[in-house]
Amino acid sequence: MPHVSSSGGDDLCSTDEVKVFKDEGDGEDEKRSSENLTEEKSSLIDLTESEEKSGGNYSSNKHVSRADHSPVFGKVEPAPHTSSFNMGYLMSPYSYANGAAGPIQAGKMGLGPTHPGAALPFFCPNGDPLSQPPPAHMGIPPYQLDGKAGTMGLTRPPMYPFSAGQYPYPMLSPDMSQVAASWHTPSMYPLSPSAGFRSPYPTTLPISTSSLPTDLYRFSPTSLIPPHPGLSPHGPHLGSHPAIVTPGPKQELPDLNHRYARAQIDQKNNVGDNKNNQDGTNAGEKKKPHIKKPLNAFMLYMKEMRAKVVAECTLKESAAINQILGRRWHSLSREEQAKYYEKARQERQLHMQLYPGWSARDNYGYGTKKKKRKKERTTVESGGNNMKKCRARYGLDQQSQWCKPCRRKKKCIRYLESGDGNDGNQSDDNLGSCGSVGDAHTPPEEDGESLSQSMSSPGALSGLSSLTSPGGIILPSPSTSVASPSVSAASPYMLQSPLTPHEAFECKLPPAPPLLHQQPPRNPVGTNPHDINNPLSVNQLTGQCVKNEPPDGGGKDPTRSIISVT
DNA sequence: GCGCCTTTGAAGTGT
DNA sequence: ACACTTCAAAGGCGC
Repeated sequence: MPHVSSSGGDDLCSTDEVKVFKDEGDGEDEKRSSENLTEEKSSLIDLTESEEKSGGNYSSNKHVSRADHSPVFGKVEPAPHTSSFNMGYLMSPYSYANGAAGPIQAGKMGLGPTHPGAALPFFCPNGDPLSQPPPAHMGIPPYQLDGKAGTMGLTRPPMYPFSAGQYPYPMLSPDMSQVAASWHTPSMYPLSPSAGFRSPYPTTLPISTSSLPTDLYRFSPTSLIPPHPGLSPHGPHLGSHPAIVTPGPKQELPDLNHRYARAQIDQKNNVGDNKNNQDGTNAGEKKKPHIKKPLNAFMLYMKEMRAKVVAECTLKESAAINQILGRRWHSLSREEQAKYYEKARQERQLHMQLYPGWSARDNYGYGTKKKKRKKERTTVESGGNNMKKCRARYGLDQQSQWCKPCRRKKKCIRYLESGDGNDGNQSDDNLGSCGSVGDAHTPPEEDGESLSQSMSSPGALSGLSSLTSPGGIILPSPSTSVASPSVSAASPYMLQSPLTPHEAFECKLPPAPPLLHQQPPRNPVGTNPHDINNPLSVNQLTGQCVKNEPPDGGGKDPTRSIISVT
């Protein structure tokens, strides 16, 4: 399918970028941008401070890695839609506080020269660093590892080597009306296993318990449910009036319905049809109906935009599409994102009302066993041999491997370190770097998950290496960014792997120049004590063996190979 | 047929 | 309080 932009978003690349710039250029935004740049930097460094500034409105999810998102909204100033913005937490955990992040793009741009090519891959679709700042509203782009990194635009490289160019800012703007309309589409929850009812609710309607008749659950979706008084005109009818919505939303409708349908399917467990249950009456005797989690803002956005993206690119793989959507999500304006947050909030609210006793925990372990390995591994890592003193670990035969103190029959530093319970890998792990470090970084599962972890600690950024795209892009050791906060190092690393020819073709975009690959990033020596490759690392300094082989070497997923940069 | 991949966010568990 | 994990959607892909 040709790269069409029926939506008017048209040029997925350039146009959108321009838009972004425009955004920033807007006086206020711009101001904030520069102001916040600094603020942002420090914010990440000192979250507490930011929180203070923001009124403590950061998400309860304190993942630092995620936290960097919060600022996005944390920055949002109660704008036109103040009313909704003032919903406080309800609005979203990231309650538009005046946090730090925010439009740092301008700032980034300013830094551009300093970091030529810095965030290039992500926000510089055209390879022009200056043209690709993260969206103004974004604040700290996700995975921008740390404040300093922020300036460097150290972003998380997608697994799928899309070039930024592929992630044009679709900008809902032209389509916002559609989007807005789509928000009026019913949100569905499988209220009744049999009916697979998805209860619609108006976006604008403040949901109160009273407003949600319990009977609601029993009726089939669209037809039987009388529109709530507060329902928007299209409310429940959207499904039947696709005309109301433009392509985007239109697509969504089926989508939502699909979800609905799926929900029903999911409820196959629910033995029958009648287990509706939110009260989980006896019908659920055999199995509790599987009540899905309410969709979060991004999920809602994805559902809505997926079709569009799919249409724009010929890509079909959800993983790839999701990457694009992730980018787009960040490119959305604050207001636009806010709308999704609002919608998500309402979803949660409704969900809560529909399933008062439901807890996300209920879904834990639903249908999968995956990730157990992780735990096992973790246990092994934390426990195991690594905890032993050198003597126990290596035995008398391998005294050469003992740490010096051990050799001198003194306190085993490795043992002590591990015993410290320090999170890091500097301890035994580190020491254990021989085995465990590698392991620690290797497991594919760890990539994503421990990503946040690694990112959370500036020094542990090496985890980023796991983010290397399949294309074998070299990721700089995050430590670099840590090391030189203000400058350098990062730029070259912002790698986004260029599109593969195939991918480029898929999205009708030219593959990004592989220039980034040409600058092997170099870590300033000794910047990250956690970095096993760091000659000055604890490992090295303590005479521990260092595992140089790519941490991922043992990884299960070849596509996530980690290339350690030394 | 099932799990992985990939994204963000919410909410859970664990320390 | 913080770190980490799971799940939500989606659909191609590999085993």
